[in-house]
Formats: sequence, structure tokens, C-alpha cells
Amino acid sequence: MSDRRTEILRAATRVIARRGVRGLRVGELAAEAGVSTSLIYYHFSDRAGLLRRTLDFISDRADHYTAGPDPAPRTEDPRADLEQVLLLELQDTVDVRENSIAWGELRATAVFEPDLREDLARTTHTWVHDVAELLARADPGGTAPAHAAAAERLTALVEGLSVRWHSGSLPVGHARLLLRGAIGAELDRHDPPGRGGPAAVAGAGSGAGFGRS
Amino acid sequence: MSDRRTEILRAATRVIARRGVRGLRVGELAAEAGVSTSLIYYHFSDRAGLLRRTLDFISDRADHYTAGPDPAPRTEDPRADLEQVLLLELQDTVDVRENSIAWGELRATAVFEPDLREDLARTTHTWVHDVAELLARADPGGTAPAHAAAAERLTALVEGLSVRWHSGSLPVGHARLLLRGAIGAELDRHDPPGRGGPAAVAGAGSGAGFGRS
DNA sequence: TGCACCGAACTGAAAATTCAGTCAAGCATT
DNA sequence: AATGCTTGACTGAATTTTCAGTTCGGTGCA
Repeated sequence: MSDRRTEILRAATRVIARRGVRGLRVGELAAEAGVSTSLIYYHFSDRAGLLRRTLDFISDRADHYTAGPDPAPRTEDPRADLEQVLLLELQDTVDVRENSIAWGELRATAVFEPDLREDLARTTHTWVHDVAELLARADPGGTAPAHAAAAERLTALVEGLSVRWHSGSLPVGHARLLLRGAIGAELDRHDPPGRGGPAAVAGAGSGAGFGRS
Repeated sequence: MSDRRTEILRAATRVIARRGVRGLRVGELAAEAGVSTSLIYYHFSDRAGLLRRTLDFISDRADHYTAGPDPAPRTEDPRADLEQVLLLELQDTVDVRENSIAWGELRATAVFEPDLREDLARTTHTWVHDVAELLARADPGGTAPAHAAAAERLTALVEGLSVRWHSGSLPVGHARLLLRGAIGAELDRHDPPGRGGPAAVAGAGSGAGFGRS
């Protein structure tokens, strides 16, 4: 909790959100954490190790982030719950922004560092899974694979909107509006015969499968 | 054309796609371009300047990428055109992958470097605009703002799916499937009674006000 | 006594950046 | 048509900067 070590990890997340993974200087991190440089090497093997732990930390935190201490929101209005959970990521508060930027950095970094991919894929998968469950509750008529696909789309969309937001291509408010619209498109869709609806998508399976190399 | 300078920019794009903006070493770039390190400083002020030019270059290239030499595909099947254009970005060929990764890096970098944002936003905007036009052709019944919103969603989704693909959370094939599904959801949506079609999503204010948050 | 920690000086290597100078093409002279 | 002058593209070899990582004497404290 008030562990010095995890305080460093927290500080690292903050620095990454401010400067990016590439921009993290262990000196600056030490200052941010209010700690000596040596302590960082005392607790972590080296910068790479620190980074790895930090990204794990971010990933872990993202897990408990949507889930929270309570198992699930589960009010009487499942659609509202769904919107709640997804829109959570598009809020202009320090905490959310910091978390969201750090998560984006994790993604971006993983493109060039295969070591990170496994954790990332796992966390992504549980997120998708959670959203799929909420979708199932909001749309009991649909099939499980259809929900899985929709969940993958919605979560990927959230990520896409987030980066646009943070890179200044899209105001948060507009992003939220768009996301609502997407939820609407997913839930209110009807499929004309012969088109690639949920059934067509189902063949791919539900997994956010781990990529091939 | 066979300008040495633009050859450096091309090489820089390749290196960025391989190592990331963060991982670009001007020495490695020089080797990749087959020139001396010094030439890079002859043509560009410094590493930052080089990066700036390169990212502009990537941005420019992305413009002409979807648009191509022809004004538009315009076959007799507008929906197929739309799918064509969007799925273009999710192909596992060297060129597309390189371009796509570089574009992702541009986005990710812009989060921490405000200088890049303007160009990025402009390019994004023209892309969205192009897609909106295709949507209008595929769905003549809808309103312009609705098409704009759908275009923003679809393009943001493409970006989201791309990073997942490149970061190993999602195989390309599955990404393509999901994207097709999203196009379906956007085009085949029907709105709850009392609402006036996709137009409801577009307006400012509460927009797609399904449910409250 | 041993653990967690400070802090500041220091090392080493990798990268960025500079610099003095070569090379070739043009171009005006005489 | 030989001469000298200029200029832009280019290089290789320094030089400088930037950091990660180390070391070590020292502090508080359980």
C-alpha cells in the first residue's frame, strides 16, 4: 500500500503519462517519487526491469479499473451500466486521463516490444469479456459470439477515440457522443438477410486471439 | 523524386515502422538510406527537425494513400467501395503494415508533442470526410451529420483495430471481420420508435440520448 | 546488527551534433 | 580551352551531450 516500491510504480505511471515511455528519465522519476535515484536501482534491476514492472502495474490497474472493488455495477438498467463502463474511459479528470494515456503508451510500446504483448493481450481479453457480459445483459436476444464481436468493436473504438482525444484530434465531449452512438448502432442493429451480421462474425470465435508472428 | 532528401524521409518511415519513433537512431537511419550521418544534419536541422519532417511526410502520404490518383473508386456498389477503402488499412502486406505502424507512431507521438497535432488533425479530418462521402453514397437516406459521425466512428475503429493488430492482441483476419461487422452496424441500424433515423445521433446536445449516464 | 534508504560524485557507452574538408558541376573570365 | 571562383551536396572523424547505471560513506530505525 504505502509501500515505497509501489509508490515508485505509481510515480512512474504519472511520468509516463506526462512524457511517454520513451521520455521517462529515471532521474525525473526519482524526483517525482520523492526518492533517490539509487533507491530505484535498489528495487528494480534496471530501467528495462522498472519499465516492465510499471507496464505490468498499469495493466493490472486497468483490470481493476473497470471492474472496481465491486464485482459489477448491475443496476436494473443494463444498457446504462454498459454506457457507464465504456464512457468511464472518456472522462477529463486527472486520474482517467493519466490512466488512459499510460494505457495507450503500453499499447504503442508493445508494437515494438514483444515481451509486453502477452500481458497486454490478456488484460485486453478480460476487458472485452466484461463488456461482452454487459452486452449480453443489455441485449438478451443476441448470441454470445455476436456479443463478443460487438464488445471487441466497442473496446477497440474506445481505444481509438482515446488516442484521438489525447493527440488533440477530438474533444472529449465529442468522443463521448460518438461512443454513445456506437453503442446505439450495436444494440439497435437489425440484420438484413444475406449480409454479414452476427452470424457471419461468429465463425471467428470469441477470442481476442493472440497474434501470429 | 529520386531526391536524396526525400529518400531519407522514405528511409526514416521504414525505420520508424521497424523501431518506432522512439527507437529511431540517426545512425541507423543513415545506414538504411545509404548515406552518411552528416548528410542528415545537412538536410535537417537536428533529430527533432528530422522527426518533424518525417511525420509530416507520413501524414502527407497518408492523405494520398486512400485517395490515390483517382478521385474516388465509384463503382456501382457504394457499400463495397466503403468496405474496400476501410479494409485497405487492415492488410498484411509490407507497404500497408509499414504505413499503418508509422501512422500509429505519429498518433502516439503527438500525444506528447503538441507541434504535431495540427497536421495530424487536418489529415484525420480529410480522411473522415472522405469516408463520410462514401457513407453518403452507400446510405443516401441518412443526413450529412449522421454520416460524419459514423465516419468518425469507423475511422477511429480502424485505428483502434490497427494498434491491436500490431501489438499482437488481434490477428488481422479477425480485425477485418470486426470492421465489416461495424460497417454493418452503422449501415443497417434502425432506431427506436420515435427517433428520426441516424440523424438523431448527429446533433449536438444530448445527441443519441439513449439512456442516461 | 541489518534493512531501507539518501545523495552526490563518478564511470562508460551510446547517441547526437559539429567541423574541416573533398568532390563535382556550373560559370564567368581571359 | 584553360583558369579560377563559387556553390551545393556530401563525408569521416572528432567532439560534446546525455543518460543509465555504479559506488560508497553515511543516516535512521527496528
